[in-house]
Amino acid sequence: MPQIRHSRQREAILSFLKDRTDHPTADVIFENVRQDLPNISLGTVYRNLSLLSDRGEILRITPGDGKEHFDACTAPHTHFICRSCGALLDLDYRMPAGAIRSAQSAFDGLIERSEVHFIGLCGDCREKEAPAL
Amino acid sequence: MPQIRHSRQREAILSFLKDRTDHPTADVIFENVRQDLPNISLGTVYRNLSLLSDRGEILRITPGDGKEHFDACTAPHTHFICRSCGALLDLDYRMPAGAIRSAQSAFDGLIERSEVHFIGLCGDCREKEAPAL
DNA sequence: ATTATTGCAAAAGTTTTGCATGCCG
DNA sequence: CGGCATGCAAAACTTTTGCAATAAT
Repeated sequence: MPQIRHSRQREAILSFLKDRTDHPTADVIFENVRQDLPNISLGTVYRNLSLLSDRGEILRITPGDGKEHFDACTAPHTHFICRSCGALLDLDYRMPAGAIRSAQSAFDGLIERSEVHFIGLCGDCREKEAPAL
Repeated sequence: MPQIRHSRQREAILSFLKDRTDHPTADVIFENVRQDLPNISLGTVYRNLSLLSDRGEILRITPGDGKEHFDACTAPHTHFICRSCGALLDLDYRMPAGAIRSAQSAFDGLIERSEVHFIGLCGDCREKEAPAL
């Protein structure tokens, strides 16, 4: 693993991500960070997001919309995906240790972690679909 | 929703998928089905996989390797992703109803379903990494 | 006959990469 | 200085789409 040097670009990316809870994509991050660092390139954003997630400083989320999303909150939690508007929300649900143990017991590999996605309708879309509820 | 007609291509795709448990990608499916139907095109494979998953006949899996995988087994189960070799395996773990209820109770949206991924080392890679175990 | 489905190829969209330059330590 | 990081642009890859032709009901 190569040595890590400080860079204004990486710092800006990480700090932008830490201010948000909506798990932006690389190109949303690019458009925003660009306002402080007009010369930053999309390639740099991608390289830094990979580097940060390889080092465990951020999380890479794959909600299945064809784009990767990023999350600066690395504490264990769960993501909710709205099937109507695509919103990506945090839920503080954590998979119980017993569940992992029970899955592990019937499996010869090694389960190191789990990722849970809940899918459904976010609060807003739920109201739109069933206003009477 | 338009009417559905029979097609040899769709039948071949679905039947190929039903014979496998390794959740192939569109292009693996293409290369295999091609041996029976040499003129089938990749676009047709994609169109049919979308159609079948929209109708709930197959599952679309997004393990985070940049490709979509497909699974003809639609019964509730869980997927395991090997972080070393990328293998995608079935686990028969099912999220307990109580877990979903508890996540739902603290959330104003509507949770309709969940997707659980376990991540770690498959049996083979586990041995390679820790042969003494 | 009607229209869903196909094959082909082009296009779209996201992510990666090569290379010369710049910047950090 | 040494070598990590950047900007730029091209390339790689997966997936989608337009269109005329084909095939199912």
